[in-house]
Amino acid sequence: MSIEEDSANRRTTIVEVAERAGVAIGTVSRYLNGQPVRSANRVQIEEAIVALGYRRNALAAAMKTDLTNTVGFLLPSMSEFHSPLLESLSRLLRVQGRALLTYCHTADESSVLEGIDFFEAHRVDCLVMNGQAGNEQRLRELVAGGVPVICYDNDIQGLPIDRVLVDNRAASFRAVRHLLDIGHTRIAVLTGDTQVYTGRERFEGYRQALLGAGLEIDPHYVLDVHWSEDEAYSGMLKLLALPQPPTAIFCCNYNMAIGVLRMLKDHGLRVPDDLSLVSFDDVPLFRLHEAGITAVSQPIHKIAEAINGIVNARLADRNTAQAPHRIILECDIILRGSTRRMFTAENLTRPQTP
Amino acid sequence: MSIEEDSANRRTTIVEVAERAGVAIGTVSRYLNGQPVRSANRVQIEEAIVALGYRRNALAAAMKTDLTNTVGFLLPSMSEFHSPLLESLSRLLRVQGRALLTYCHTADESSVLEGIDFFEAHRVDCLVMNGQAGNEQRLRELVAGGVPVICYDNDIQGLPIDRVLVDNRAASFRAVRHLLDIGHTRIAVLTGDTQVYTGRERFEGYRQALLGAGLEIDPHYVLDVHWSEDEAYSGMLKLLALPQPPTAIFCCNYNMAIGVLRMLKDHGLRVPDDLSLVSFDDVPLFRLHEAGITAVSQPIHKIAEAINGIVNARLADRNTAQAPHRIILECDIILRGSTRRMFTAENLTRPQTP
DNA sequence: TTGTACGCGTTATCAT
DNA sequence: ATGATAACGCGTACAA
Repeated sequence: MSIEEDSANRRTTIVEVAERAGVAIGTVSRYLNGQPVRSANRVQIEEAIVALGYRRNALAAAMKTDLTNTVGFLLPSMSEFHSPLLESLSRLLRVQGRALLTYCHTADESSVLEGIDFFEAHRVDCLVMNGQAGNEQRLRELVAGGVPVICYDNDIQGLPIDRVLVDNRAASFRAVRHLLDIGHTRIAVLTGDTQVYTGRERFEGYRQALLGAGLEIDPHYVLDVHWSEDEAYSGMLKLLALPQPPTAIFCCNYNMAIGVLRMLKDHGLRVPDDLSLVSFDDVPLFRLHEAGITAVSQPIHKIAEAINGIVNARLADRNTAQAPHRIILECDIILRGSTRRMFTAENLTRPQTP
Repeated sequence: MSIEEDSANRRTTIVEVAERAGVAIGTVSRYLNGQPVRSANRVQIEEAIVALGYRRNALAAAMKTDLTNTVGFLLPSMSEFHSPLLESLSRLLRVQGRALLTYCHTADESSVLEGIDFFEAHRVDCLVMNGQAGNEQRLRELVAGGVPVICYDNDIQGLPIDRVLVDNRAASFRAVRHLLDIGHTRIAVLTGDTQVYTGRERFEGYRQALLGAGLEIDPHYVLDVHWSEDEAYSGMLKLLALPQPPTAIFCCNYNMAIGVLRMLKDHGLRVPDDLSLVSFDDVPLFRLHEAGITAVSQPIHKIAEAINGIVNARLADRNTAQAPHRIILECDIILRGSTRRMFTAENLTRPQTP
């Protein structure tokens, strides 16, 4: 007659383990948490656990400890940048017994909020996200509520959150300087939204490199194609139709570089013979491209390690406040075959960095 | 003196919302779950919720309902096959308010078990995994315990679980038949482990295509390089050193195709002039390759939809048993430029499929 | 070291 | 439609 009767498939609980082992429930709990237990009891408990097929309920435990061992990961897509990051991070978190709760949001704002709400409801111990502007207030609430937020890739300024970024500006600077070094002066750039951190910084690196070489910024050579492959395709078309087309192009992400590559291929043009190309981000395709694409390689595994380190630090002692972490990683420039030297009178007079 | 005192940062609960709204706790619960509530109460509750910054605790809810709205996703890596699948699946699950708990396991067996244990402890509603043999017993337990298991990509036979697979054999057959159609007879194959489902089926497609064309299987042309890029590289080297080197090669996954491409590039050989190539899996790189790589394209989004469909079906009514689902999807062959026609006397006499 | 009993925040039951 | 109250399974003082 009792309620227990019908639920034949109810999972066995710590109570039943305790009963069968002939010990108190508290003893079982302490055994489960690796605390000392009289060895006679230990064997009883272990026997009971396997006999009953007991599996701990992490939810119930989380209600007590306020720790789900779960980290929220909010991302816009599983791009070739985010995928390896997810893999690295997942593996790293694993050693502390944690796993990722993953949420791919869509373009509209509300889906980001949905994701955050989901994570908060499920009491993730931490939230990891690439910086999406527009949710500052919500994130502030989250942090105030005790959920550490770690953002990577894109900075959101003025927020009390942790950051793991790369030095976008320095990397872009060096990439463009390489083009200058080998004699290019007509260097165009395909940028994404320069209102956001990465877009701004990467363009800034381009700008400073040109300025540093005594060149001016030609507005015709600066195209905002919104990180988009298709827009990069048509943007490149426009660039090449210029009276003075660029001899080299710097793409602020791999997506746009692919657009350029596609456009060139469709029109029978070749890299680097017809155009020199350097791109931010390094993807497998660049390695295998016929010429090899010279690119900025983000230290993805190091980013994951930094994030994991912050997670550990934040969760180690949650009640003592710690100043926001801010980690800036350096990128490598992988030199391959997508740039050609321009032997002009002009460049032969300028000093070159090897 | 009470315990409550110090935890200043305790989250507000449904109880406090009820108090502030001047209604019973049950009423708030019903409001939260979309059940009818007297409209006067509704506004009180809504006011209280925003005033108090209340956030529902999905953990506590899950303890009662036995539903976490969480789906475990266990995978070996974030490869170019798994990444888009994760993205599609994540987006699909989202519309039902579910999210993915993701776990990348490593090579050793135990890490797969760790992942399963984690998922079970966290009471995922479903487990999605690519078929990893060696854990049959554990999976059987899981299913018996009421957790639906859905496996994709690789079949594990003889288990009462759901499956979403592609017709590997048919796809390989058609891919290799294409090579035969354009006149190749010396066709080699780079396979992975032929003990597992995908490896066996893909090889079988190759075999049947050759046999169907009246050709024999030359063991020199069949190399198990364990799905590995590097082993494919050296395997291809061996193949080309044969007295009668193959004129075409079929790679059973994209990884091995990349190894072949790398080897050819390093040795100044070109596709399709020196070797025709067809690969299983379609990755961005193949699209952009100078020649374009002809490939078998798995319907990744459809796979995600099928998985999501099964999740919904299983969770819709959990107590009524349903026979294991088994969904087989067809692949497309994307014809690009990596194969060349062989005009031999022999092939001119055979009928060709266009 | 062990046993007891309470609380975590929610849903479900049952009267009202 | 609402209010009161008993679970859900675990961790943890506290007393022994």
